[in-house]
Amino acid sequence: MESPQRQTILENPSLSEAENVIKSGISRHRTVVIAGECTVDYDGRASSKLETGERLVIFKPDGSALVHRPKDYSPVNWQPSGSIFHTKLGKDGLVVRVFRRKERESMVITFTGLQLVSVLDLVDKGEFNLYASEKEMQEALLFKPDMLEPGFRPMTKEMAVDPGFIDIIGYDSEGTLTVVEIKRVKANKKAVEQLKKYMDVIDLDEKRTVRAILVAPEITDNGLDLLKELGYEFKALSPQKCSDVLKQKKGTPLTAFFEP
Amino acid sequence: MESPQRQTILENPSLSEAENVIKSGISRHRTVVIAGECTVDYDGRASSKLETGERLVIFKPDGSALVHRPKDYSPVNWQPSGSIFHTKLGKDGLVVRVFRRKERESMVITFTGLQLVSVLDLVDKGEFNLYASEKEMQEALLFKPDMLEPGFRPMTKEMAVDPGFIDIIGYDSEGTLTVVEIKRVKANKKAVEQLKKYMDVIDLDEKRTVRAILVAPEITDNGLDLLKELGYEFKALSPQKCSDVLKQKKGTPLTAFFEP
DNA sequence: TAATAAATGTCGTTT
DNA sequence: AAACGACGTTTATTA
Repeated sequence: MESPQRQTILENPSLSEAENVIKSGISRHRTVVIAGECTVDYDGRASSKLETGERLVIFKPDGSALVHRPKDYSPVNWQPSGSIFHTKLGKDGLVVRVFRRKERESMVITFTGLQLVSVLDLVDKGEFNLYASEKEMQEALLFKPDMLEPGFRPMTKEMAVDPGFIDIIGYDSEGTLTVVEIKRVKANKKAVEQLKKYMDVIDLDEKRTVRAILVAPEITDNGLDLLKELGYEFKALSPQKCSDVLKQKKGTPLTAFFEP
Repeated sequence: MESPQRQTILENPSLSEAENVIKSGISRHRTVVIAGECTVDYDGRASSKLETGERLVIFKPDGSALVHRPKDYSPVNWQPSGSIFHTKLGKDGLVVRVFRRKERESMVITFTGLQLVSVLDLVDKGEFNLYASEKEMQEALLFKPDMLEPGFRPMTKEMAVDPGFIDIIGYDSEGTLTVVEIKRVKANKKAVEQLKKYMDVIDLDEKRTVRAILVAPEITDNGLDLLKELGYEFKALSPQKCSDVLKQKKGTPLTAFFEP
């Protein structure tokens, strides 16, 4: 005997067949995946019209909705989570209206033909971890400040100043106040400008020499030009290296040595 | 007799059954939609690990790939178009590797169970149009300059200056040079700073009074503070209003009056 | 290829 | 709720 079906799958269903399956799938908080011919009208922050064609449409249990054409990474139309779905068979087709009351935003999908309607019960408790983010680079630098330069002593992380947050403030081996800005990708002029904004505040507050160091795996030519013009410094550091350092930090706990 | 099947749909297939269907679907440039239990490993600009769980996976004919959890608008993992797919049944499961050689970026999906495998031939020639974009606001202001203020005369659009492009430059009713920056959403401090960058260039070039006007549906308090500090001005204008003005412009052509 | 700005950006965090 | 910055931002456009 087969295991109980956890999904409903309709191939080439009629619009009226599909109506109840979609309605019930949405009300039971399932993931509904539809392939079919449709038009899409969006109205909200902007408005858009998508003429008829075959697309893949996804309704998720959290109230998010996606319309994907057979090309591109990004959906052509969508609504974020927290949306409400209304499904109704009308004379022009099977209409699913996805809307958010507060944002006064709506997306209306009108299906005129269906290749596939599937209702899935996806159970997903898996943990997701992203490594080598800017936050990780910061952690790594705080853990091993010598990576910036020998003798560097971090004082604060994420210091709030008017324009935003300074990633790290510390003192170099000479005792000079040092402002550190971290970028996980190639730094450009904008990154240098951001650092300058922080320096402008620091220079106002403190009547002394302050060093500014931009930490990133690379820097663009324009960025480097501005950096030199301002008398700032650049320190090459890859997120990969930082990730490795953190592995070392978190690395093999002592208990591991006592495992059989 | 039924119309020829344009899709292949497998319910609860074995990994080996799925292997050939997925391989053939990808090679024939179809849209492949899979629901199943999997892990995902990404490595590239950053790296990530997604532990086992049930997800919806999409491979598109243009080489884009998406992994969607049963929640959120955005995919948990993805690869943009132009990626290459390699499918192989291994001892740990059915492995699909999606990679981009140039960017040295790869996403590896390992399926350990399958609820649905579908290969779809989506034909989508439908036109997509988005209204109320920033470009439309610019067009509308050029068509009806009085919307900015009575007597405003636009001179150039999209004037290239060092930092980028000034949306509109013109003269007000007094003949004073006026720089206009347009935002389709609530303008913030950043928008004012962008306008300032343009003004810095203009002020260097021209030894005369220049007005700076930020056009947006709204402006944040911080944005307004900086705006006033710099002596700039704010003009409230919604993208929706601009869209309406353009409708009027393109509106009923004269020939319509001669239709039977 | 690099740089620059827009986006229905989204997402998280803090005020 | 509003503001602000980061993002594997993506995407389009232009030098």
